[in-house]
Amino acid sequence: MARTAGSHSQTTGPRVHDAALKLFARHGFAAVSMRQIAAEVGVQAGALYNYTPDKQTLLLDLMRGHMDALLAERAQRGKHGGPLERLEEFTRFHIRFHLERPDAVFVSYMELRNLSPENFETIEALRRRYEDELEGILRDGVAAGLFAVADSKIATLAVIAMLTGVTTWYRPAGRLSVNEVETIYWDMVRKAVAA
Amino acid sequence: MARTAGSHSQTTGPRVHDAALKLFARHGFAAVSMRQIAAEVGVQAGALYNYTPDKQTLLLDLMRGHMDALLAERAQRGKHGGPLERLEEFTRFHIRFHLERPDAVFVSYMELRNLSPENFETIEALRRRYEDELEGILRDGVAAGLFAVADSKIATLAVIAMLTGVTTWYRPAGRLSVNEVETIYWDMVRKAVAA
DNA sequence: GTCTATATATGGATAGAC
DNA sequence: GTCTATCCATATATAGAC
Repeated sequence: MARTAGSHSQTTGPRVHDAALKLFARHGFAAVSMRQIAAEVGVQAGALYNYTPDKQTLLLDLMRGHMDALLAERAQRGKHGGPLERLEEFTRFHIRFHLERPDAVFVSYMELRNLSPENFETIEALRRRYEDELEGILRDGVAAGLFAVADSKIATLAVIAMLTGVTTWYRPAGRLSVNEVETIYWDMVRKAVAA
Repeated sequence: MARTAGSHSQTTGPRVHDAALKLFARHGFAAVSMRQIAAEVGVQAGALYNYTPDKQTLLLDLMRGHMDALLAERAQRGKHGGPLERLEEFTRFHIRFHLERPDAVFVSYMELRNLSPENFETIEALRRRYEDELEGILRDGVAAGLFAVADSKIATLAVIAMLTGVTTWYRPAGRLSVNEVETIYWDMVRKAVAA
């Protein structure tokens, strides 16, 4: 059975990424030293530079990996059904995807200002592509008379902000399953954009 | 005319706070040095320690100042009207208050993990007091049959996340006035919790 | 109250041995 | 590929002169 790189790979490269993601999420990019990352991996600091040219590139790789995974999963999903069905699917997907990788979400939203200007633009472009899919759903729904929003771009950002906020309070050990949380948020999203 | 401390005070103490708030918002607490703050104020680094015992306390003071101002303004507002009127007033207040102080909002939401555990609890307690007011409005509305939310606590956090998200995209030079933005968000909030 | 100077620690990154 | 050792820059915070 072939082994692909992933969270539990035993090779050093992915372990560097995993350790950096965990520590950046907990303490912030600027507050984490390369020595701390190395200690988490179980190597000395110098060894990290076999896997990244510098700390900035390590951050970029983490954020780009997250955005690539997000867009790749969206691309696999069918675009079947009317606006209402597509909006529900998007809502449930967004919550589930984000709750499954809290560290990557945290880093991707909090560390944008620690990207170099060039790297920032790279990530922003990916984020806009994701937002554009939701905006397209809302526009289609408005055109079909199913939805009513004053401004599709603002509604897009409002919905995404509401949904992403789930990551600030959800704990797997809590009283609600992910599916129950999805249903609660879907009820609010559905009504918020309803005609 | 008496002069009170504020954003444009000419005394060093408030200028240290203003400079720190601006730089922490732009670059992050951990990425900003005391020397940078001092340069922004126009003094040498050592002089800052006449106004704060250390960098951590400076962060706490900024965040506590923001939360105190938020709660003080809420306390001044009348609690008149039914749940629908109170929800609209809360929604419009939240957007306006947050858009008026983008740096303080940014720091207060992004730098929680850079607070010491003890200071974190101080700020969290203030934040919960603010959330509790909105939750009370939603509960009252549900009891009156005006609102329908599956879980008042989750609805509270969802609404606040949606509203606070406005700070990530709003620019004063843009096409919409604050009042127009308030109206757009109020339309979505009203529908999201409607019975 | 602000300055200069400094104690002390830690940061990112690199060189060269193994 | 990882180690040890180190370069060099910068960090927080303090001491004492003015």
